[in-house]
Amino acid sequence: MKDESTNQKKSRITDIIKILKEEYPNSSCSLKYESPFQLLVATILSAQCTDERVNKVTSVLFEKYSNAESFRKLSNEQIEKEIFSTGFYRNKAKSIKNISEEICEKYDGIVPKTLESLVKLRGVGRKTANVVLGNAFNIPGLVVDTHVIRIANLLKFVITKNAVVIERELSKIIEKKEWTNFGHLCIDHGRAVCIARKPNCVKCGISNYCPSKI
DNA sequence: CTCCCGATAT
DNA sequence: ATATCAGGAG
Repeated sequence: MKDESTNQKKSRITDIIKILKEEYPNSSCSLKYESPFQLLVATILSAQCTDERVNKVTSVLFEKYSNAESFRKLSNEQIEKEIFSTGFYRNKAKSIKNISEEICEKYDGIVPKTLESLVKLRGVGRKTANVVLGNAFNIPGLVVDTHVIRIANLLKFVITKNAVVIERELSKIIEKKEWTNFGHLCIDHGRAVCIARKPNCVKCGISNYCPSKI
């Protein structure tokens, strides 16, 4: 596994994706939303928080406030109270308030559909932008979250925690049409088998492709 | 790099 | 007690 070439990486990750697809055939976004804006808010809330908890919060939240216009009218304190249990609630409330204003003023209430525009929104980084592009707009988005960072390193496709570098390196070896699903597969696999605290290599279907196999 | 931060599993 | 959860800004 020394000095693996780009073509060798392409071949290995293609095999890995094929296996993961068989293991997680229904892999998809686990956040609940009914519009690009709702997915944007849910993804901001998902930072360092389980999707399960985010869904509990948003199921109540989106019932009361469904779009950028309605969120814009809320105070930071009102938003904080609603999202408190997701953690980082001050920063998240500030971000939600801000993107609601920006989207109303600059984009007429419509969430922009490019990575560059999304990332310019305060509180929206590449990870969140790629989630929205891939899931709400069906535009390939390579999400590099905590699971992708961990799994890409264990598989030795990269040796860095830098998300921008990982996104760049993975984009070279994964077909564009697979970008969005790759994120979902890593999240499913990361939650069920390649768990952060204790990877379950015995039950791992791609352990034969993993240099870190215990 | 640090800070933001509650909920949960171990 | 501690690590971890679909991160982002300074």
